[in-house]
Amino acid sequence: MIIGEAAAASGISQKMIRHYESIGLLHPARRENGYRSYGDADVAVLRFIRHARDLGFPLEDVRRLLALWRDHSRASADVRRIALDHVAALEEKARSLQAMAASLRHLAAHCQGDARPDCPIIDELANPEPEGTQR
Amino acid sequence: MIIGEAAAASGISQKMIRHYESIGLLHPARRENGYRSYGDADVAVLRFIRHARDLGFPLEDVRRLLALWRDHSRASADVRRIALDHVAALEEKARSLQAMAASLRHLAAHCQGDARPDCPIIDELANPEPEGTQR
DNA sequence: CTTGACCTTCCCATGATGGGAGACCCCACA
DNA sequence: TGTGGGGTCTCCCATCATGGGAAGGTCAAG
Repeated sequence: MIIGEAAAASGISQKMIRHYESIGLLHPARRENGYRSYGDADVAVLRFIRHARDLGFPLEDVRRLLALWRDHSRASADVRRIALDHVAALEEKARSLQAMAASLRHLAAHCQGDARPDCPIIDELANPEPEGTQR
Repeated sequence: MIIGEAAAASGISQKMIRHYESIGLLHPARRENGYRSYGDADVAVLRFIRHARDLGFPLEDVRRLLALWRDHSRASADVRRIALDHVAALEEKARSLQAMAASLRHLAAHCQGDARPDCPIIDELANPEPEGTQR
């Protein structure tokens, strides 16, 4: 397979496939003409990467997960720890975004949203109340 | 005020203050010696930026909000629209992160997390079930 | 043998932030 | 008056994941 086919087969762009190679996540063979050559194992790695990325794992985690995947004597505890650490990070981030959304929703609820200039949202940004919703 | 004092007064790093200036969010005066000079109005702008950033607004939104803040004939509807669009973006992002966390938590719940290699998390990454939790 | 579709490498951009180098400035203290 | 330490200036580079685009090589079909 050449890179375009590998991209179609894995759902990863050619750009990113080359990038993943450049950071050492995979090592496709080369043809005589310089083209990269992907086998089924390479595509499996690319798919693995994609699924990990879909779950929000940063590439450094993906690197560790790939190493564990290849290591048949791995301890599932190691995989689990990476996963649960990531879950904690995801949930913290989600909470943070939700808190922002809630604060803003609260402010927007008190904004008339008409042609007049008075607006508690702008007021809060300019001059936040020390009390009220914590951030 | 010189930049260090403005940074302390606004809670924004010197680096970022210079950056915000470079993208046109504020225009501090210059002293004879080339040092930037910040007045109370500048610090108020910096504070405004910080509060907007704390609420997750991207700098492009901050730019618009600043323009509306300065425009005393603004329509509060314009502010509100920016805010609610941002709330929608925040909530969508939060939902996305939570979905990832939930999927991973589900996988981790079925992982022994011991010294043995068997691990549904790795299995799923390598070979995702077409059925099961949607992503 | 040309044309078009593919591949290669290299540079640049995003968004928000920080690190660090090298040069300049200023004030206080000896 | 000199010097040391702390401020500031600009400029370049890095992060993280991704993409755009240019300039040039390769291949297969017409």
